[in-house]
Amino acid sequence: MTAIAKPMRKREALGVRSEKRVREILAVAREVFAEHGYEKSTTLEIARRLGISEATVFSYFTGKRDLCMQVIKIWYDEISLVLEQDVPLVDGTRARLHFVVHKHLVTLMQDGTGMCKLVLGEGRSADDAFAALIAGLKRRYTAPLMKVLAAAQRAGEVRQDMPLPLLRDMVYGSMEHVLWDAMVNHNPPDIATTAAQLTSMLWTAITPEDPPLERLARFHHDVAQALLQVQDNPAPLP
Amino acid sequence: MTAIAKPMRKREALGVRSEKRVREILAVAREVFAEHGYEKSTTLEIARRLGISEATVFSYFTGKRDLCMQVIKIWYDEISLVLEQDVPLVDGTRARLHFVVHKHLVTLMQDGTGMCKLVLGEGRSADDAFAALIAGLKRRYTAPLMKVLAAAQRAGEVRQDMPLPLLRDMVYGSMEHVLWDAMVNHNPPDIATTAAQLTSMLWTAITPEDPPLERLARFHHDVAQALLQVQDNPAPLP
Amino acid sequence: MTAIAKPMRKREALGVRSEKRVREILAVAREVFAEHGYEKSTTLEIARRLGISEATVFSYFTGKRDLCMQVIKIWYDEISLVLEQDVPLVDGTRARLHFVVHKHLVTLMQDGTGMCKLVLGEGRSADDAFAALIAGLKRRYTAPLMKVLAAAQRAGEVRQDMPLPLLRDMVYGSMEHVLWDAMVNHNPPDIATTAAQLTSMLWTAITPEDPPLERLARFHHDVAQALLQVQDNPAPLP
Amino acid sequence: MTAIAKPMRKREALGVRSEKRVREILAVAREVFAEHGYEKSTTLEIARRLGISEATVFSYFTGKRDLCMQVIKIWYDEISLVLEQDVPLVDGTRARLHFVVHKHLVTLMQDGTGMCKLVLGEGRSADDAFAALIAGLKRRYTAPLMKVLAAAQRAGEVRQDMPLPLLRDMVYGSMEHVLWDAMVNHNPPDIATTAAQLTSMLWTAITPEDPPLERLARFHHDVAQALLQVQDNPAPLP
DNA sequence: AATGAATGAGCATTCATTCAT
DNA sequence: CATGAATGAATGCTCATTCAT
Repeated sequence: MTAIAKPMRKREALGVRSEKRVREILAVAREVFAEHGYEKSTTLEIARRLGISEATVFSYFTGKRDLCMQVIKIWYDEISLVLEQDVPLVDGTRARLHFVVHKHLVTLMQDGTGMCKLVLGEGRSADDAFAALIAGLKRRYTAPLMKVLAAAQRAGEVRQDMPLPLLRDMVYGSMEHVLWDAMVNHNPPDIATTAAQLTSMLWTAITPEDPPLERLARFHHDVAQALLQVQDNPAPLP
Repeated sequence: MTAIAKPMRKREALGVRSEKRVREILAVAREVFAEHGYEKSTTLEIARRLGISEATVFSYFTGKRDLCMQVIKIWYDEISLVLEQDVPLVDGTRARLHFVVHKHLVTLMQDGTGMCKLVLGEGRSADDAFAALIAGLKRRYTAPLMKVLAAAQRAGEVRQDMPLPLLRDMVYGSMEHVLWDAMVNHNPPDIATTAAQLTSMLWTAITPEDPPLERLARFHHDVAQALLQVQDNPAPLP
Repeated sequence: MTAIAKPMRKREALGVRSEKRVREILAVAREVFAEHGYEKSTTLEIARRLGISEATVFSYFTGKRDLCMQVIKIWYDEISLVLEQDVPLVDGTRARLHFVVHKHLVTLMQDGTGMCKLVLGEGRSADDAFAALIAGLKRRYTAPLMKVLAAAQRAGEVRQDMPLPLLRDMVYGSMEHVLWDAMVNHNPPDIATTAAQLTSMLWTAITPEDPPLERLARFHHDVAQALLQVQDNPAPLP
Repeated sequence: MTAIAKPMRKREALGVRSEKRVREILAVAREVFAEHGYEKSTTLEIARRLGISEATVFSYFTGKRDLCMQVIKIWYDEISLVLEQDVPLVDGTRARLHFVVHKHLVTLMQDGTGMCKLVLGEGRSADDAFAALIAGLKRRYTAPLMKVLAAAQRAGEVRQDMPLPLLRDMVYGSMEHVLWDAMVNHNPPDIATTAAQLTSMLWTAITPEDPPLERLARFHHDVAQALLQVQDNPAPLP
């Protein structure tokens, strides 16, 4: 996927056992990379923890970088999937924003600075390919919220005079800083409170500062629409 | 402050010539570190670009780490100083926020991704001492805005229900993301516009909401929620 | 015992092939260290002589110091073992002393100044751990003779008014000087003769003097002194 | 004296001031070499302690090795001179032996392992020139005792069946071991006692094991000679 | 499928020594 | 006479990666 095809005696047809191996390696690699960061992690340590040889690791992955990329990719895929599934279950734009913010903080905080440090830190890698990959993963991860915001924007519920990416940067940038601060200061904040506060401010920020009149007008419209729907599908009378 | 006293073959009383050398080395080191990040930069490359030997570099600095720290420190000192001097010249809290935002974007953008990448990336270093140093420098750098916000908060001009650090994280986190996006996508935004937009949203976010309006909004939200539920599960009328 | 457990990329379960490699490296390292001494020997030279890379050497030994320690340890173990086995086969205290002296001279002389220089020279290393290790090895090496002397001392066959360590120092110190002289002057003495002569003198030295003779000697000495004084300062006769 | 002439801008005609400088440098160099040994000492440290630049040191000495050689040479010259002057003041072969032994132990012990470690350790240097120089200095240093022993040997007071160098090796070798033990174990022995014990054993060792008759014959001869002298120079009668 | 063994390419750091000024 | 400044040449050590078996 990422690795350039290169003449190696690598996995061709992955058998069942192989897939298990791959997963084992990825699991341990995640641990190691999370503990030390990319540069300071060694393939030796990963192999040792697995009780296998370095060579075996290299027969499943193109190299250290490949391995780390996969680790990050899988992690992002996991949390992206969760978001994709759960966000639609939440109702209302503001509630969805709050859900995403809360979930993000919980997720990045819960593994004890491990993946957080790796993803936040190594996402800033000097390696362009690396950074680009992570950027792609991030795009998927942020997509659920982006869709919500886009829709809300079209509906006028969110300011239309702001580019969507800027909204995203504000949401995720704020959180990244909060997380990094917590990490550096070894002072984890109360997540629920922080999530509520952040959501409150972010919502205010991205919400149109429309004059009372406009707001009331939209309110009127909403209620009217609702009434129409109720009329079209009259509830059965007893 | 930075250099730990250690038996080094170093200049102590810096002559005029020496100071020039120090500046030369720092300048080139800034370039190199900016290009490759700390880990991938080599003392050899720095020396080569200067046309001097590695030994000379080591005679002016304790080591690679020391050199990089100095580079970052000087850069932060420069931009911190500017901010400390200029922010008071601007009138009004909102104007000051805009000034800081604009200045930050301009500064980090202008050096062609260099220091930006280094500072943003290496601030996330696995090395705790490193990270701690940068954290300290960042504190000074963000202090001017923090003072402004703190005063505004006391004056009731800024929301008092939000911790100051959270405000800071939102301001600088948003910008960091904007910058990083621009960097990764090689797609520099229009700075003036972005600054204006960010300031607009941030200001709204950190500013107290007009109480009646806020209450109205909450009412609106509640009704909307209720309507949604009605639509999905039309309740039997009594 | 020697190698400190440390995250090294090392062989753990030594295969047959590996053991051979280890022995090869130790053999060459012995040569190199013997030729140049510890400080001036380089891991590169050792690797080059073996036709392998430095990295390979480092994959079998923790480092230069470890390698050298092993070399010295093995050498001492070899000659200690021989002594431990052979000394009991010799009968009589004097014969045993002679055996040890002779063996020591032969052993240290035969390898063409190599290990002799290394062990004698590097035992004087500035590195305390190094010196301590060698001191320990020396203790084992000198133990067989020490046991013999201790027993003889208890039996009254050897002077009881002298501390055992002093006896040891006299025995081995004498030989060390003899060897070093031979080394520096490139003038190897006849070992058999030297061994006999040394043994003769040492035996006399550590053996109790015949009491009456000793008393006589002291009387002689006193009179001689008195006479000398009389000659220098002829006293007026009463 | 030792250094090969080489095109350098070095001392040509030593002025008075220069000689002082030379002495200062030598004094400090002695300290440094004594503290760390040759290899671990640096020209930088020597210069720093003097408050002068390394370059200045190099303008007075050919190099580090030269400097160290001079230090050792001077040290040996000092103690050699003392011995040359004092030994003749002591009367009797045994007393002289005791004097030399005692003096040697005191001298090497008193400077707190410094020069002792340097001379004993670096005398074993892998550098042949170095070792040869020290061998030469040692020869001068041991000469006084050698003369005494040679004379005693000619007089039959010392065993004539032993080569002189072997006697020397036994005397100085024993002491060297005693000293080195003390050094390594940080356990300085009582010097007076050790000197007495060593002298006792050494004297026994190098003294002919002549039968009582021979000894008595010599005693008779001695007394007769003394009487003759007294008769030739009759003391003035009152 | 797994790995034991080997290594090429670095890399930060040290230090004696030189020389123009 | 002194030295500030510079450096060439090492040096021990690490690690991702390869490949024959």
